[in-house]
Amino acid sequence: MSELQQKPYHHGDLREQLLLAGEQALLEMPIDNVSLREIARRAGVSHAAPKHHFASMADLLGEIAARGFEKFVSALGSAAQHSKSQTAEDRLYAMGRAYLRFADDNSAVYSLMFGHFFKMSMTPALTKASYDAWSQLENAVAQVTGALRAPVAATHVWSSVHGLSMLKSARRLPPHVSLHAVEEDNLRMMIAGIKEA
Amino acid sequence: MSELQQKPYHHGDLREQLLLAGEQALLEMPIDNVSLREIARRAGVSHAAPKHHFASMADLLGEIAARGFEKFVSALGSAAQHSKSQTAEDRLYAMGRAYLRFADDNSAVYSLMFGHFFKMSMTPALTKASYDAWSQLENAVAQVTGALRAPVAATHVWSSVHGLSMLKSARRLPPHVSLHAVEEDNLRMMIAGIKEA
DNA sequence: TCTGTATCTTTACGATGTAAACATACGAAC
DNA sequence: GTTCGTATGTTTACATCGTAAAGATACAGA
Repeated sequence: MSELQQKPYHHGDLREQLLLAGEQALLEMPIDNVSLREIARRAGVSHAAPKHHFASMADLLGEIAARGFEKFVSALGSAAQHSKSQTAEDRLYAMGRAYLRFADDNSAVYSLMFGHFFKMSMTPALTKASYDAWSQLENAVAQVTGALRAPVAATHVWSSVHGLSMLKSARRLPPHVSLHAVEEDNLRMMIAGIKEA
Repeated sequence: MSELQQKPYHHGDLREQLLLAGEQALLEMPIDNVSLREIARRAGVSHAAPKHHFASMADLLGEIAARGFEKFVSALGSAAQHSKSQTAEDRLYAMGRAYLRFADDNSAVYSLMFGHFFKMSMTPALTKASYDAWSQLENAVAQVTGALRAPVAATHVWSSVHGLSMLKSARRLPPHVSLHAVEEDNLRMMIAGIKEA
């Protein structure tokens, strides 16, 4: 078989195609409109085909969320690396901005990752990926607060940045203030908070 | 008709019964399992009966969320009033604790109020109730930060407290730390943050 | 070449939200 | 007091959903 990609069976690696179709669907429509049958339709297969690759819809969404966390870790890590002044505090700023950008650019996947828990399975990949995300954050925080206070301080960082992105996506922020200013102010308040003794 | 309550038509005020049944269902099962038919079942009517009181499922959930916001405002207001030392900062603490308690005690309604936006309609009652909640918070914050910085500071308060309650309900908090201590620490960091210039 | 099995399709089932047709009983007008 | 309109509720129907089982297909290895 001299195709470009190896196509192991009938269609090719449908598993990957389904994950891509699911991610694409989540980019184009609210999460409640994304159905298993819709994803199968986008992948060009019958609605029962996914069963051979994912035991259930929850498993498919779990894998998509896991890939979301991987992209998330990658985006925050890259932002921290490319932070101009390489102080621990500035790296945390950069990660905060990257977090908000990720939530904007991947709102449906993000709401899957941090919102609709009952819709997805805690697959091993998801457990690992979300653990990695938490570790990355805690390490970055530890360089600002010291290792001792890092676990609790990290909860404050995650809480406030997640909460802000939620308020943004729900359009609950004061309308007459610059969005960019609100974000910068919130990150500043957050960092001031964790630096308190 | 000499019943205890006036029963205007066939069953009584089914509209109220449906709202109560919906709230009860949200107390007993995750939000994704709460269906219109389930609510009708609990109210003892056919699955199509709600149509005469709520144009859609989203409208019913919107009204339930509105009532959630009313209870929410009442709980936070009461907590602020009964705060021991009546300083502005302590009132904000008390409201923060009341917020976390409300999210715990009404997790499904809370997740409806702050999470699943696409599942409910923005009914007039919901718009008003959520606006009232925001106003209450902003007023309390203004007494700590001054009116000028209140709008942005309030976003930080709401963000961080909402984010914390989300992390709690998702069981994403560090396991080896006292939950109560984490909450107190987070509230302290939050208030330290908004007091920064 | 043959056979087993992984993959995909078809068909089916119960559940859901919504709509329309039908039934009932209250309230108001006479 | 009777009648009638209409608000309220039930029944039936439909498209969609996730899941399961049975049938069809094509690859892999013997």
